[in-house]
Amino acid sequence: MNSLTEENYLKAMFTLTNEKGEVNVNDLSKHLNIKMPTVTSMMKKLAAKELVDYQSYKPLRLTESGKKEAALIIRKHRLTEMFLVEKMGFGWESVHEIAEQVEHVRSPEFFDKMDEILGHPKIDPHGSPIPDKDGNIVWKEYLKLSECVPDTEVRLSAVMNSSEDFLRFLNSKELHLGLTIRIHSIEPFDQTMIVSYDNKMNEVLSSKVTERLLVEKLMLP
Amino acid sequence: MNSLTEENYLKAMFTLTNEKGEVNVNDLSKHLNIKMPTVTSMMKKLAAKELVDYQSYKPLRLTESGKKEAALIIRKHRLTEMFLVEKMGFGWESVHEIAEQVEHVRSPEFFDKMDEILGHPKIDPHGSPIPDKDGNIVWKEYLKLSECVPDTEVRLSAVMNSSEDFLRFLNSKELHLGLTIRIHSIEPFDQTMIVSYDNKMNEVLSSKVTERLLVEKLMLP
DNA sequence: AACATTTGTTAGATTAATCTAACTTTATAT
DNA sequence: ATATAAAGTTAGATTAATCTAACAAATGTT
Ligand SMILES: [Mn+2]
Ligand SMILES: [Mn+2]
Ligand SMILES: [Mn+2]
Ligand SMILES: [Mn+2]
Repeated sequence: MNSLTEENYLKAMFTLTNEKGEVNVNDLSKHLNIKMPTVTSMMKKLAAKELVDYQSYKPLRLTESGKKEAALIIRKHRLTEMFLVEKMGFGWESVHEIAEQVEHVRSPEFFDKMDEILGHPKIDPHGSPIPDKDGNIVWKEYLKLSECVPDTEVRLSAVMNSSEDFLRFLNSKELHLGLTIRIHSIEPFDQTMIVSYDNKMNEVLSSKVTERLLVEKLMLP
Repeated sequence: MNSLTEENYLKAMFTLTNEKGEVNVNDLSKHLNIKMPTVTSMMKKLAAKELVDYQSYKPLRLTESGKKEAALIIRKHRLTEMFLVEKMGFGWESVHEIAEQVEHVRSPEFFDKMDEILGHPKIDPHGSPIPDKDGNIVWKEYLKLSECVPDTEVRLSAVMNSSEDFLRFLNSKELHLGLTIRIHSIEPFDQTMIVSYDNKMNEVLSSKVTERLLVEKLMLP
């Protein structure tokens, strides 16, 4: 059995690998707020458990078994977030911290029950995919809103960063998942975007924001 | 802030004190499955935090502040058990282990939400009182079924032991909280009781069982 | 009272997870 | 190519939580 600490390392490795192709000791150190020597020694420990491939000075890699462990923790995290939002009435901005703790509960039945009550959801409240019980994830191809061109319509499908501040900002702009966004123009100087959605006409979104919103192109009729 | 480990000691002290009037190092050691020297050193640590009054060779005592901390953890435990049973469909026999873990989640909002969704319940699925947000508990005066006399009726109000095995046994006998039980006779040799309830006529309950069932006398009309 | 048992403490070791300081390797910039 | 900076490792210390062994105090039994 892996400790809570080990679980957090595995999860961080999984996430960082998917964000930037590979993980290094330094990335993990920054992400987890833990000094590099500590990370190195944990990597050796996880290597001994065959959850990580570790070679000095080389990028870190999860083994297949490590990937699966990580995905299953992420499954618990995301099911929890979904349960908190859908069944307990929390806002999407406040569930991450709670899920960060609940994800370590050891009780398959607990998470199976959530899954069942939620009707086996495929995505979490932030649009991220929920791994299945074997740890498999279906990755959807999304675009960043910042990569889209004027005079197109897109559907807001996921957010890239689920920090409380960012999500509160989105709330204040009434930007929520599922929304159809029409792109009017992009300021060449700073990539600020003018968009419309719902009853919001000509809203201005900075690149800080458009780079964190994941969208799908809509077929125009 | 107290660690998960410290929280478990506080909770155990609170429970054992209420069960047998006082707690000793030895009781805690057995209850928590931790050797006595470890308990002694933890008591010194909790004494330094003013959660415990510790004097060598004397019975252990929680300070007021220690009692409150303990009661608040028990509040989280019991709200969790109630939520699992009432809102997630678990049986009362399977919630204790999960609650044992969830009780350590640090998020007042999480437990406030449970409390609200449950409508501010006063008792948990095993009939134990749920402390309020200030850590106050309303103790009800119950009798053990074993203390009752023939030809009376009682209401089953709580169980004294919530081990999975015992609760499964009660399930198999269709003994659940709220039930009205009529006592027919008691075998003088071994205190075995003959009782009726629901559509069960003349069920035999051993003293092992009747000592673990808490009841209220019913006024006969 | 004397002896035995149970309970509790002290001392010292162990393991997990962390740190700092010093050193080494790899990458980057002139 | 050399120097500088960044990334990574090693060694050794620290803290929390646990243990065993040895000893001491309190309790119980003849
Ligand atoms: Mn999250
Ligand atoms: Mn976590
Ligand atoms: Mn319980
Ligand atoms: Mn616990």
